[in-house]
Amino acid sequence: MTPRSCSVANALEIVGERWSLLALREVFFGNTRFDQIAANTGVSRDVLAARLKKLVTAGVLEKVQYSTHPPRHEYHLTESGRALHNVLLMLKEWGDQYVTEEPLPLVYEHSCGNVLEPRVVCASCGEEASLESLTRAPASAAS
Amino acid sequence: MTPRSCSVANALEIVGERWSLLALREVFFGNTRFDQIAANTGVSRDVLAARLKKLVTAGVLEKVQYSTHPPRHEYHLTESGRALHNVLLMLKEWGDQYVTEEPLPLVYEHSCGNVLEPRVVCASCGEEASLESLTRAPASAAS
DNA sequence: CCTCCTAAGTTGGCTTTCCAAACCCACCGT
DNA sequence: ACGGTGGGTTTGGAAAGCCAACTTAGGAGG
Repeated sequence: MTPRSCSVANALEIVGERWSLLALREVFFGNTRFDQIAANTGVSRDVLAARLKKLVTAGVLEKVQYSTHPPRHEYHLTESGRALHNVLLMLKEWGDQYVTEEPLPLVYEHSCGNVLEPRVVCASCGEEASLESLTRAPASAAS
Repeated sequence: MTPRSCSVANALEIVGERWSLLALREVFFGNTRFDQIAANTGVSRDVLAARLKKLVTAGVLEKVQYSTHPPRHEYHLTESGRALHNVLLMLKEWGDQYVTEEPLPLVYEHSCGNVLEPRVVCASCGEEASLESLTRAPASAAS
């Protein structure tokens, strides 16, 4: 059988390799330079160079020059890249709840003043999109 | 510098390897047996065996025997595993919007009757948890 | 001028994973 | 006894990953 065609698989083609999401985490934290990303993630420099190149060609990051003479650049998020924040948020939430022991290294505060506890909801009705509340519909098949 | 301690990194230690999330996708789809997962994802059998073993020891999946005499088992989601559904949902959403071309292979219908368009919101106020609405707070620091 | 320093990678050498195909074992139906 | 199925393990070569050292291109200090 041929593997299932699926947006999860497509997404993982781009950001599913080791270090890609951690590099993106650093960019979300404002650490947009090569050495900062390398230091904060622990990725080896050659792999980081390869990952950044891939993320740039995939349109998730873009290289922005911040100094012409010693030519230096930072990596900035594109719209596509910013949209990945939700993925990192849910991954962090899962890690907080089921993996990380004890004191959470980081919490987010939402603009409402509370500590963020993220929930995934249906945009139409606002109710939680729990596993049980969902049914798979065969995309474009008329019933 | 030592790499940042972070729940995203911890989460990726468990589910960040290639094929782990795709294997879990299949289990969410109800394909809980080895050969089904192998066929639908395209992962090689030895890697799948290693990933499943890791997910079981990490408490994301559990082996459930469904036949004693030819001893056969299925892989079932634990609570921790079910909690990963949100991550897959957001990854699928990002893939749908920024990676997959053309007709989406799969859509979910929410119990409210509409096609699911997932949003991440703050549990306290219900407002969207957009990138701009969040500030990092230093975890356990008393203000 | 000579040397050291920083940023952003490259390069070389070694180790680990990955993958495909073959093999294995226990059972089942015929 | 013979082939088929389910759930893996083994094997051997290809690919990717890791680390340390090197490079390039321009400063800064002396």
